[in-house]
Amino acid sequence: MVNSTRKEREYLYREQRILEIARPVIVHEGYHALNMNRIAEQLEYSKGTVYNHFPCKEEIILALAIQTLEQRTEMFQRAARFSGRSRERMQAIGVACELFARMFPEHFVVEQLVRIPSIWEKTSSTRQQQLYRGETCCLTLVSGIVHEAVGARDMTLPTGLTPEELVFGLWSMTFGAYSMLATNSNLPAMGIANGYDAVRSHLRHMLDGYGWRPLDHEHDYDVVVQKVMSEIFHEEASQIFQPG
Amino acid sequence: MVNSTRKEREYLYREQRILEIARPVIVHEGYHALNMNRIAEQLEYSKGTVYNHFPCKEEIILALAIQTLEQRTEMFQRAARFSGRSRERMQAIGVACELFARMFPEHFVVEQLVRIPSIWEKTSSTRQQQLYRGETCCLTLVSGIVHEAVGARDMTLPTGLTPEELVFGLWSMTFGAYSMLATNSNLPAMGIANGYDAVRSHLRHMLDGYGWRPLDHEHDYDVVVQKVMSEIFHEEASQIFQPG
DNA sequence: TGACAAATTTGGCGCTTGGTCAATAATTGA
DNA sequence: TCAATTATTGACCAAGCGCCAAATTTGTCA
Repeated sequence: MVNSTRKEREYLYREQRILEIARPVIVHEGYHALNMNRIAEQLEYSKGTVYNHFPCKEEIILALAIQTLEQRTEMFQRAARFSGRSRERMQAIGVACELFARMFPEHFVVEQLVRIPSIWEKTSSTRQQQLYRGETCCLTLVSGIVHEAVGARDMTLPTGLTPEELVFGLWSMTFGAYSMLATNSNLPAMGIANGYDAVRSHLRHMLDGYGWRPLDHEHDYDVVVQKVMSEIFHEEASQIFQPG
Repeated sequence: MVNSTRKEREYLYREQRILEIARPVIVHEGYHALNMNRIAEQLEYSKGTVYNHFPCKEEIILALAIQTLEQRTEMFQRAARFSGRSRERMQAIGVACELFARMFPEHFVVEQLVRIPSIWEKTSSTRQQQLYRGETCCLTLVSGIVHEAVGARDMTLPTGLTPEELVFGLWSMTFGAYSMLATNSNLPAMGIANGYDAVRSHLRHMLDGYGWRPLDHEHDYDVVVQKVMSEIFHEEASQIFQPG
């Protein structure tokens, strides 16, 4: 994995720097503020060199989305290592999901951006596949837990619903909620005060609705959350819940 | 409400035409293909005249989002008139929601677009408020049914969760799912074959999870769906389910 | 009706920016 | 040392947003 030649290392380093330069721009100043001249200037190379790394602006945005998605994947993998009954393990994923969303709320803005057809179309199929792989990896990890639950008879899926489709529901809810929290400033005015808490409640009740044992009232999942936070995500949790 | 002078009528008519021209462009060719020169050309007026109607491109996109949101509001209002027990009425909203998503899958693309901060920022606060009003209207309609359910003791909300926050969950799920269905071509490869059916299942189970009586197994909601489709959305349903 | 004022429309222009490419510089290795 | 290869450069082009002074149309009143 170590890239041998100095050239190659320098090249990869510069690629990282481009992304480091682009991220705060797109996060704090938006899509329109991100332009190639500016990146080149901050990079202290010419525009042509930037174009050697990324064939277009859109590709940079996709690369940024892939970067945070990898963080997410890594957090999901750590969460999946939590041992316990199937639903406890699912709870661990829930914790990972919320911590990720709180750590990188901008991820959902970038992801929304990258999905815009006219942006998506301009990106290379190689990088598209990379994003898809990350998504598939997260989804597979979670659907694995669902399979496990079904196998252990902790839950019976309704006929016709696959584990992947169940995960699609959890994914939709979190994606939708965190995207809106990141971009819809009207939520508080509509009486949605604490979106994160609401999502947590919805996930629990949805799993209850599918009859995933032990149900919420049969088990203290707050304890599980605490355990996951201290054992797996101590760093992240303290970063989020003791800001300063 | 009728606009008296011929001038005013012509002006409003032209505004509609601009949107009619813009919609298929943005839906089928995407954001980048939509440009003011082209609109002006198709409109057979000059660019300056288009700018008399809309101060910028982004404003047109927001106007398109508001247009379909109004359709959605109208469908929600019709659904809300369905009479029956609270959960049956909520089911009617679910039908409206799905029919809307199937009729206007592009709406979610436009909405995603409009939420991009660098696009949102360029729009006028007047139109932003208009979108917010539409959203608030839908949300209030639905949360009204939740209030009703709580009042009729069909459901007890967990402490700390408001009816609006419950609706936020339903909204997140549908928004997330329908957005992904419209933009993520990788879903089938991940085993998500029928997203619409999955969403329907998730909503039912989530409401079950919150204990909203009568629960899914206590009542035949398929009959309710059929009734809503034939009594309220006959036109729309036949358009969707008998394509030809 | 015709002259003048107001309102509307026009389209050329400035400017920004994405992306290209021939020229130039740096590196390599024989 | 020097030719070949590779990397970098930045002037340049085209596209498109938005502006605005000029032109045109519409409206008004003597």
